[in-house]
Amino acid sequence: MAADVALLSSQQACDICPIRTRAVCAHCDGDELAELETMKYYRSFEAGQVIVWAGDRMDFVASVVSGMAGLTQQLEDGRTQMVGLLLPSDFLGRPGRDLASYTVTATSDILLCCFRRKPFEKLLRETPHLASRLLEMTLDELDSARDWLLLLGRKSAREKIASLLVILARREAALIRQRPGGRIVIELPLTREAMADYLGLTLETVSRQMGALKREGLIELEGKRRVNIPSFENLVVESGDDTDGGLPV
Amino acid sequence: MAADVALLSSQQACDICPIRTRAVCAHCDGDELAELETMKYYRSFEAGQVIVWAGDRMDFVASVVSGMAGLTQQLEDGRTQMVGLLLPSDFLGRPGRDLASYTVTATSDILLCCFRRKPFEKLLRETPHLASRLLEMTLDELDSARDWLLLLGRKSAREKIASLLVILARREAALIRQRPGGRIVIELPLTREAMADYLGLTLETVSRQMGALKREGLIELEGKRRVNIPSFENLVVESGDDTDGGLPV
DNA sequence: CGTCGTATTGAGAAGGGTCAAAAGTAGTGG
DNA sequence: CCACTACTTTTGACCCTTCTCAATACGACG
Repeated sequence: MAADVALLSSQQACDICPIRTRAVCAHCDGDELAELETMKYYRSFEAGQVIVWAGDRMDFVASVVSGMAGLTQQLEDGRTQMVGLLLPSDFLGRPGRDLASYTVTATSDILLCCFRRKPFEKLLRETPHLASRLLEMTLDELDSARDWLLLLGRKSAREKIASLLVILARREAALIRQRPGGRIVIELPLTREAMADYLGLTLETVSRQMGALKREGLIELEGKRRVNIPSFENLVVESGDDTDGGLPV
Repeated sequence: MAADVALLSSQQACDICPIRTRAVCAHCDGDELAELETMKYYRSFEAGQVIVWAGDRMDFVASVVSGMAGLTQQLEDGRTQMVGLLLPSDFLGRPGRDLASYTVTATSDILLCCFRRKPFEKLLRETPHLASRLLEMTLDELDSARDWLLLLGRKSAREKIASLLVILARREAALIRQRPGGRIVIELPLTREAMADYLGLTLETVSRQMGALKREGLIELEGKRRVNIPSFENLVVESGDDTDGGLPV
């Protein structure tokens, strides 16, 4: 990761960027990219670090280049709900808004491609490529959030855990550009507590359900953070969803 | 309502439209409105009617002119979660998508201002006013969905009910263009079952909690569908949120 | 007045939460 | 290299909120 930062922390050409084809800049042409470069800088955070606090002034927006972060919301008494998971190519920040709505925390080491907000907003107004891609991504995020509503509102603890693993497995498979199926190994860059916050459970329940899935052979744990899924299909059944390829994240 | 339809079902001028300043067309100029008119038609539905089924082909998008509708998602075994509530000025449908992702049901009599999808998409590509307004609305919806995640994941049944009433009261107050506060009367165009589906509860639990709030004097029911809120502030306390003006819908 | 859909109420069960303790794990410094 | 500390995870016992199943009441409408 330190190497990545060194590699990318200067004004780095976009053509070797791993998220070039999926991020907010995906549809930009050469001139537009050049324009973006003038407002661009990289920042990295270590796992556990807070990237932005809810309510703080935010004068950048960003694309996640690598790693993972969580958007988090809280009730006054401290109850916490994660309301979004940012994975590589996902967009962070809201154009046109001064103050951050959510606390953003790195759940793994993470590298961000940041754009100064004001110039980015200007470019957004002037270049349909950028605006249409952002609209598309926002609509996708809205769909994901709605899928998550179904999970939080109606799924059992076991189904919630299975669903999370299925989603991460799908993302993992998508990176290698293949259909998820059969045996898959995924990295789980989340503590039990973070999983609980995402799933609307307590960390004890998460731990118990992970234990249950493990005892029943649906998953195997290598260490605490590496999960081996012997049969992806069986896990999908446990998640309660239909067996097709829905649930974008 | 029948009168509204008669009034508006022909190609009606936009300048008397009640949602003109807040809908997707809010920022459009005269030419753009004229263009929109060529692809526009009105449709009305009665309470309870399904407007679109999930998976159906959908060749229009629409603005809600009056009334209310719910977006609904289901698990295979029939468990149902409402994932969005469409109120006047809200946008229905996803440009660029052929098939509906959610089932849309009218929860009250409703009037839609529909646009044929293909021409609308073309106009969207060509007119930044329209695209930027849609982006803005989509970002707002995403924020609402995320607030709802917090509600579903972390709030108690009582807090959920109170939150729903608070949200409807805020919308009601916004229509009259005043700060919500003190005594408010709201129309509840939702059955107990619809409320349950929205809040991730069973209808029995909804009924019991409504009863509890009533016994404690936090709400008064006139009939089943009209709710009188003696003290808006007290209800906000019950909702678990901070006392300021958050929670957009 | 009967019927159908909606809402309320009750009793009992259960899933998940709470509180508490033990067991891993990972750094840190002697 | 090992002991010490701090954190994360697991496990256990108990309890409470909400769900489930069932009966009853209400209200609109023919």
